[in-house]
Amino acid sequence: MPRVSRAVTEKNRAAIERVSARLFREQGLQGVSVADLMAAAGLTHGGFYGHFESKDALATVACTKAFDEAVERWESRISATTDRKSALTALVNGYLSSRNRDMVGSGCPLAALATDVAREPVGKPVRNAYMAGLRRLLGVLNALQSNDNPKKDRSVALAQLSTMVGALVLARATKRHALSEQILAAARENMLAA
Amino acid sequence: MPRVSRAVTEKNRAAIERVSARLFREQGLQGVSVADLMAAAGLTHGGFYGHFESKDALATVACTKAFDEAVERWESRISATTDRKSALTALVNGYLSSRNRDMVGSGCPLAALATDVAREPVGKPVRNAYMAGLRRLLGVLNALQSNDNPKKDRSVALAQLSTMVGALVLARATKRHALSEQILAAARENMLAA
DNA sequence: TGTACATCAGTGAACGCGCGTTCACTGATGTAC
DNA sequence: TGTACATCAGTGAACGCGCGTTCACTGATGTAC
Repeated sequence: MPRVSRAVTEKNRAAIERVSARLFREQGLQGVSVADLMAAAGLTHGGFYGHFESKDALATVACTKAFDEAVERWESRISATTDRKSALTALVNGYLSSRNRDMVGSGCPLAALATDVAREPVGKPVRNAYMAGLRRLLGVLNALQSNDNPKKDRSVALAQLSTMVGALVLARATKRHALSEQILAAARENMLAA
Repeated sequence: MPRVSRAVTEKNRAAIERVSARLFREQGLQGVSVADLMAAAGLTHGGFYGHFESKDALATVACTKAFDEAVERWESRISATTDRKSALTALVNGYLSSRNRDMVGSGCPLAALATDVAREPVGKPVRNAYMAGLRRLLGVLNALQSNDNPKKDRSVALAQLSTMVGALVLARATKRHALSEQILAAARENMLAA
């Protein structure tokens, strides 16, 4: 069935972006084929290049979209609290949960795409998308710090983000072992102890 | 030139393992082909299956080998110090350096292979190799804790390991940006402040 | 509002290429005497 | 120590398959009148 209406075209494009943001996180940038993505969106592979210039271009869009979701989730978790301390607790407990560990496709792209992005050549657009997303999440975390020393606050936020991402990737790599839960618990305890 | 001596055969096998431990870390488990690996070892691809049952089997061996190197490096860094405090400082400063960030192929497999291993199906041998390696590095880090509370020590070691791995993968994904150095510096400061 | 037709979103075959793995072959190595 | 020959490590072509991308084609959509 060729030539669909503009509304349907837009819906198809949105579907490609939606499944890409999920599948790239789950299987990696190299782990999903264009045909996989299009099939997941209910289309055939040939039409892909009517929507995007290349697989790389889609990866960039999907990466940005994944960060959009993550920022939204972080902000919604925070908005359900009343003070900075409890906001940080809610954020950290949500992030370092076995639930979040098991939801790779809809979870934090910092953790899901870290090594994929690191392997992309410097200058590739997807690296910039990742950087921008990192800055956005860092901003959210930074706003939860004590505020009496901006430099120190930023340093603490960067270290906290590192701990969160590290614990999540290690917990994912050790899934189904007792150690996986221990990693999450240890990171939570040590982050929220102060 | 077919049929080489036993000594050469052993040397060839060692070469395959050596380049694999490097290339898998640099390009990912899916990012290197059998032909790439064999060529890097100075051989042609056909002979691969005389040494290993499959690419997966080699990945497991290479993962273990990468952890061997990492453990050795950690222990050598520690042995150059005199007390626990300075050992931790040496370890952390070495790990969270731009030098270590840029040496992916000979650096920590926890960081280099984290998401690759996380995407492998549960039960795959390479996951066990990763688990075992994680335990070994954790053991080294655990031995540097205060020792007055074993449970607390282990929890701190797990959180520290998370921070180290997280900071390294984020620094790698943001390489060539000022943020990359800031992440390393922030993680160092916050880990060594206590 | 109705008709005629140009546009173009999606299809599916095809492109060249590289993948993991297999296998017939080669000829130096290692062994039996 | 020397000879005859079986072994087998490495080669390179080939297997079936999937990759990213291109393209001729289709026919409903959108537009001009």
